[in-house]
Amino acid sequence: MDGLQSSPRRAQINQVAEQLFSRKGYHATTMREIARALAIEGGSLYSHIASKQVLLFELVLACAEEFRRTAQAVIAEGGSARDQLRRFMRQHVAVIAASIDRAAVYFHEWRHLDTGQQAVIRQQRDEYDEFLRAILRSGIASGEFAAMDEKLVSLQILSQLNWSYQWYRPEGPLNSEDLAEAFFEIVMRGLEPR
Amino acid sequence: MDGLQSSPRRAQINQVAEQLFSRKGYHATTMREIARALAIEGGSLYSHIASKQVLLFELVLACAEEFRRTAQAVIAEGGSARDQLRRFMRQHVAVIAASIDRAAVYFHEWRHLDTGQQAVIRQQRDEYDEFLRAILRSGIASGEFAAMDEKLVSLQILSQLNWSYQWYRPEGPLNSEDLAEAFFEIVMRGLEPR
DNA sequence: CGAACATCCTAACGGGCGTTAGTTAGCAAG
DNA sequence: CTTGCTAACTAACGCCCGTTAGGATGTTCG
Repeated sequence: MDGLQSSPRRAQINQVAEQLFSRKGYHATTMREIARALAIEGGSLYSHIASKQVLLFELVLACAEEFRRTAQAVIAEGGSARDQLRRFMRQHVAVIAASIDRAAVYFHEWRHLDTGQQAVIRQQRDEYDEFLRAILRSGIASGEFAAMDEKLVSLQILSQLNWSYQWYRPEGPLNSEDLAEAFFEIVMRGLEPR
Repeated sequence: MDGLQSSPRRAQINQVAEQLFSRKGYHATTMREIARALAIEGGSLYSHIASKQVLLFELVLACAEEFRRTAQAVIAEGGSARDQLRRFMRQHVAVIAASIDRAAVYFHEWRHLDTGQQAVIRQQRDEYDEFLRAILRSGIASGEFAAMDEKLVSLQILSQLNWSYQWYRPEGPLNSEDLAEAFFEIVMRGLEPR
């Protein structure tokens, strides 16, 4: 929740909004509900936020930046393509696991942003995707991964990582590192040259 | 769209609702919008449907039944576990590809159903998941697949299949059979015993 | 102490929604 | 021609929403 925590009350608003947006959807969540969860009145929220829409945008943006930050760190740290892929997947699952609600808002509620805001998010997503593709390409070039359609494989990997917010629960029996590792194993077996 | 097409107008309503629910979300779609897309008035929709909620429920249910029907056919047809898995994945992608909008509503908008309706859908989903798990188990038993946590692997497979509605476009360069085949190849390589 | 500021309350604005009930118009059948 | 039915229109109900502007309250600082 970096960069969003300008005050304790603002942090609370973000937290509650994230939960409610995730569970009920952006449009089905009212400002009065968010306020009620904080034991204040709906009109009071506007002391802290510009609008409902801006609130959503900032939540989505914060998550996008978290994904980017972690991917950048993976790339910056270098290592073999296999290692980078493992770390990339680990980080990805970790971001989701840190807050399932945030992930849900990021993956789905962003669609309710206006056109300009959506374009910003789309660009961030594309940049993030490009990190993975770069890893796959370098693995192919180094011979660590079999030749493949790296665009499609990156979509496949991201698909399984992204959808996990729908069923994975960090408080369950499986910790996020083991989950990522399990995913990585199968993916890696599929990618290894033969 | 089986079982839902009681009249031409009803079919149109379903089609438009599906599109709008998919693109804007259930709550952000108004009955007046659905009506407007059909060049009638909002109040007129109630000659054909009981309520907005029931409309959503029936759309989601129709898709759930389509998934189930195709999975049942795969199992009924038998064959090796490998073949069944391939066909299962093919059918899954085919159902999504048949209507991305329907898939989006099924995978996400179902959350806006009431508690009782959700329970119905959840049960259908669980039954569907069980089809895949049964295939994986039989593959393990027959030695076609390596031993594994079949629950987790089924979630992994379903994750990549399910998320595809977010990026796959049937009118694009890749047809749904080739997509399913590409997914199957990597999955299978990961599942094969070593 | 008084002023400034932050935060909250509150009433209300302007607008909108899902749905209902009564009416109307067109069509088909007797 | 008359009657019955279907499907649409329409006005309105009952309720709700995001947001604003003015006021009230508590805290901090000079």
